[in-house]
Amino acid sequence: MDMDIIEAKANIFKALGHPSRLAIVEKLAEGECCVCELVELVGADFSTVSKHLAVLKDVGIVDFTRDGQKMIYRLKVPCLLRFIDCIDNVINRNDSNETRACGAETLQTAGSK
Amino acid sequence: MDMDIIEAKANIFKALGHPSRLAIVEKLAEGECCVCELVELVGADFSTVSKHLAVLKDVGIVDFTRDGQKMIYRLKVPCLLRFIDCIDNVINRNDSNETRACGAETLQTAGSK
DNA sequence: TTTATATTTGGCAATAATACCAAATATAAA
DNA sequence: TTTATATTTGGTATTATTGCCAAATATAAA
Repeated sequence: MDMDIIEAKANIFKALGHPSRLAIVEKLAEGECCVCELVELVGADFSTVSKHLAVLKDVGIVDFTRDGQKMIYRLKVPCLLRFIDCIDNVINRNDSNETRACGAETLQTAGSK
Repeated sequence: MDMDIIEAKANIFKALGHPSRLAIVEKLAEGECCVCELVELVGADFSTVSKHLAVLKDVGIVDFTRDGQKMIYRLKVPCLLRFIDCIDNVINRNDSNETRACGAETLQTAGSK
């Protein structure tokens, strides 16, 4: 078991494992936007949001370009949306129908690794 | 934006955001096993592994049953494997071909929510 | 230039996560 | 029973994360 790879993967999950960052990712899933909009969205300090974005950037799931004074952030990894949908399912049935909601039919199209 | 739901989702990601826990999840993806096997796998103290398992249990992605003295843990959410595959892709191309590896063709089979 | 806007960085206090040890619990074997 | 095995819980020190403020930077507007 390659611990370097496991660690890199875990870092990506960790990046998504914060409410503000997840909210940001879900917002960016609807389209790119500037930091100022994300500040409004999560209701935290500008600097806080900026640091959250740096975390997401570090693990490679968002990216940005400058547009004048604004930094435009965008989602770099659309497949994350699938994750989030699946996680939704986990939440919506956390004690019954364990393996149903996003199981077999999703799995069979996997095929990597 | 419902912060309760966002928070619940983030907790699931957070649970996966630790190397030992992710290794455990990947191992369980291959089949159920007892805590003792997982202890060997991650090379940490029994109590540490037990607590990691509690975290995974809390967010609802693993479950267990007792078999004699042993506790048999198993993955409750197979769709996580998809996530992990996608994350693999993120890692393997973290600076080129941004939206390719697990993009459109994966997305189009989504359909939940 | 000077000033304003948008954003990032550095610093730091508060909080949370991690990992170990020791002790508790629960089952099985002797 | 007593003892051994498998596991969880409680306690705690160490380390990491978070979020704010203040200061720095970078672009645009006046």
